[in-house]
Amino acid sequence: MNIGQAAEASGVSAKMIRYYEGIGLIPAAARTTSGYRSYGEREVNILRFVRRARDLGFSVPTIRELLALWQDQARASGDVKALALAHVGELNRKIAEMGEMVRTLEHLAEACHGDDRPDCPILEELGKT
Amino acid sequence: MNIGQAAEASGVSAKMIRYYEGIGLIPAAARTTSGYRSYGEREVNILRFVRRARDLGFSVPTIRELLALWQDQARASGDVKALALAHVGELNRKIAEMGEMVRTLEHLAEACHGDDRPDCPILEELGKT
DNA sequence: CTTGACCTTCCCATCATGGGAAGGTCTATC
DNA sequence: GATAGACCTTCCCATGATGGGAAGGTCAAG
Repeated sequence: MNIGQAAEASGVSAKMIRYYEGIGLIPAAARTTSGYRSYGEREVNILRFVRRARDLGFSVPTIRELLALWQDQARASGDVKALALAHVGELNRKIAEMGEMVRTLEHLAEACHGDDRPDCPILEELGKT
Repeated sequence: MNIGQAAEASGVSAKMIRYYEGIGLIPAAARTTSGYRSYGEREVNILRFVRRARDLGFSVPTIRELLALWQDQARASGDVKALALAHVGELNRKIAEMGEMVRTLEHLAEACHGDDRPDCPILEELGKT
């Protein structure tokens, strides 16, 4: 399977497959005599794993750990769970932060006429000295 | 006031002040005869405005609009409100997306023993073909 | 044998931010 | 006045994950 088909099958773009290989996240693909990268089921599964983890918002460094654990027959599930829960904590922090922004903005917008008059508490707040 | 003091007073790093000037987000600062950038109250207020908007998660392009509106005496508050609410919508979209990730991860983690045994639904899910 | 789709590597851009080098300036102290 | 150290200047590089695109090689179908 060439890189294009692997991309299609895994949902990871060819560009990103080369990138992941470049940074050593995935092992270097086998090459045909003419230099084309060659992929099999196993490689596509790895790519799919990576894509799923990215979809869940895991960073590349964390996916590196997850991949190692995935391929480690002797892994402890506690290690995986810890990574997942750490990520949950991180996500929740960001969610809270954005929620704070939303609350502030909604509060400001509520106080803003939103018509043709120039008065606007949003700008006044931003411009406070 | 030199750039260091302006950075201190506004909460925007000297690096970023130069950057904002470079991309035209803020007007180019006056210079002393020796070439040092020089800032007054007015400039610091602009910087503070930018920092507050960044703290609320506005992108630089949006801040550009907000700044123009801020300095436009004839602005319509509706314009500002629309920008703010569009940003709120965007934030809420991201929040929902992350919340979805959290739910998925928590669900997976719940099913994971989290002990020394290797079985882990998190990895199984990620590795699904 | 040509055409078009695919592959290769390499470079560039994003966005907001920081690091650091090389060199000029200012101020306080000796 | 000289010197030290803190500050300033510009310029280049790096980040993280991704895409765009150029120049050139390969493959399969017609």
